[in-house]
Amino acid sequence: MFRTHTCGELTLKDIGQVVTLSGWMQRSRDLGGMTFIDLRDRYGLTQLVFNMETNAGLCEEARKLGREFVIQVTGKVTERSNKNIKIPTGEIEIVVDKLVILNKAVTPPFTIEDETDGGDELRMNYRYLDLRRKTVRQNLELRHKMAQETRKYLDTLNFIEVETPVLIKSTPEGARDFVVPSRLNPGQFYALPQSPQQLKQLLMVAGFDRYFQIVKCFRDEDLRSDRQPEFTQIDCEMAFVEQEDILNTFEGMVKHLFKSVKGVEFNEPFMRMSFEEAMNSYGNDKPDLRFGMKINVLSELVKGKGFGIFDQAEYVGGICAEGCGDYTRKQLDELTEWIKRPQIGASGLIYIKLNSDGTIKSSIDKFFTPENLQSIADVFGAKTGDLILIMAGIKKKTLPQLSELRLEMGSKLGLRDKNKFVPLWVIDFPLFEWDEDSQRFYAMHHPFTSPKPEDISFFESDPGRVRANAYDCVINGVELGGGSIRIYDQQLQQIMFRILGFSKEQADYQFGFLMNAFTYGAPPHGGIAFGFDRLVSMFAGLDSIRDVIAFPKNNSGRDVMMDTPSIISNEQLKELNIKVESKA
RNA sequence: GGAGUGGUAGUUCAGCUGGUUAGAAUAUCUGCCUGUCACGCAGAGGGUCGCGGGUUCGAGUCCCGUCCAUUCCGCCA
Repeated sequence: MFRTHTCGELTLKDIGQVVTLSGWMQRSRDLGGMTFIDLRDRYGLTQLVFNMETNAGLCEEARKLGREFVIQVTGKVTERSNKNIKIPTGEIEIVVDKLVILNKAVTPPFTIEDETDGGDELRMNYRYLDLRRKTVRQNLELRHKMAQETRKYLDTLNFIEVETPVLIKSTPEGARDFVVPSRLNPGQFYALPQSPQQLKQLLMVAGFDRYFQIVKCFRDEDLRSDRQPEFTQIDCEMAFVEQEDILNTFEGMVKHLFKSVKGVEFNEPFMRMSFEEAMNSYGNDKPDLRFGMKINVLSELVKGKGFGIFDQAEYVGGICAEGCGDYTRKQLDELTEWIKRPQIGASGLIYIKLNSDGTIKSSIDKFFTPENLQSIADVFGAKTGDLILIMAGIKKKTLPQLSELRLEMGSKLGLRDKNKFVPLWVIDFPLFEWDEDSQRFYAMHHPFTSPKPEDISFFESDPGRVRANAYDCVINGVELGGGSIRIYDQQLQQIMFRILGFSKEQADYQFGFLMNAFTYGAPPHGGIAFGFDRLVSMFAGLDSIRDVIAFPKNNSGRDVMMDTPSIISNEQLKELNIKVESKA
């Protein structure tokens, strides 16, 4: 038997027991006459003690152990004379009388401690060592717990978890597909699912009523700290439901996760906001509502005062940063530089300071009287000591820029507390999105999303005005999930395809199996999918989803540990009927 | 595809306007040390300064190119 206990469970109550432990040698402290060793496993640390007086031979052996040696020890649980209250097992130690080296280890390239000296790149290269660290391990434990609680909640509500295939059909809309060549079908390819969208809809046709799956999805797009080429979704679909049913069911799921995993309770229903309001008041379809600082339109109010930038702008809007009225010229210049960076691309920033002496100072004093400025301040309900920041330009560009500025000010003012959670449903998304480059409409969500019945009359005349039965779950400015009520009427689906520019042949080729299935009795249905990695990283208080994935890809989509993607042999290529042209 | 930041000892970093033999901490190794828990003390070894080119009497430092990492924009129905 390799062990009778783990390194995390022995305490004062076990004193006197003879136990066997196995684990990794985290650290040794050699005091000459005696040697202490911290033994680590998944469950914790237990101190081993060796004494020259009582067992010189064994103590000498213990001194020779290197970091990360795998050892097995047997000895008696003893109360420490000097206790360490910092760790749960800190009141006891094992007086070892038998030591076995199960495996040696070369010195690891970084320290395997809570506070490691290793950089990200190195840690990813040796992720199996990084995973030995408590902080990383705890992230995966959290992930496991959240997956369990998700299954528990959905199972209680009669959801059935069904596995859908990973080798499926490529679809041109949406993200780029990862593609897999078929040896048995030369020249033909599978695609990895961007989501099991069509498959879960087929399960509704099949009568499965309530489906979910914690499932890997794949998108061949550029990475971000919150985007990996393969990621995990909590994918869900329900039949005989309307939007309200979905929102309630999954608000329940989110609440259950917060309560069971984090002990956070939401007593109020989640806030709801239309896409339009989100865009107008926050410049963003995923507003961070941990703080206010709403965007207000000033377009009409500021025109005709002789200030060209305002007079010529399609849109003028601003935010009010409470208590920032004492910002110095330097701070304002820095903010201006910040919004001028190419990532944001604004052309300028106008300020109005409400000084503590009751005066108003602005960068547009030349054109605006104090009364004019006060009337702007009134729009925001601004008070003495506040700072109003204004931007002008094309509405489509200025609003997102104001959104960035708002988030930056929120961060500067410490209004984005990681331990505060403000959930929100964003609803009434547009059905279509106009793409300038290709001069056509795209489905904002996907082509199976149903329109609001009252907007169907605009379908032909003004597609951009049609709203969808689509919704996003947003917490703290992070889009955690989204979904829609689907089209189950064949004729409506055909119209949809037509507006999206699909010929009948194209639609048949890509979605024929689904359309065909719908002719055999498709129930009204809809669903939602949550980004599981994002959910876990939010619960963990982390910004990057990489930290909650066991073996993540790097910024270029590479697994640096395995060193892949990599070339394959000519034999493999030949078998797959693939020719690779060198890029030279 | 574009923009920013970084690449110096095993590791994390410092290295100023270009100028002695490129430093610190930590890790590693050796010695000492009986209550440590980031043990302590003394010592040692350890560097193609990412790579290639250029400017210069002289380049870790400046310039150009390139590779890698990372953040953001585009992209992500």
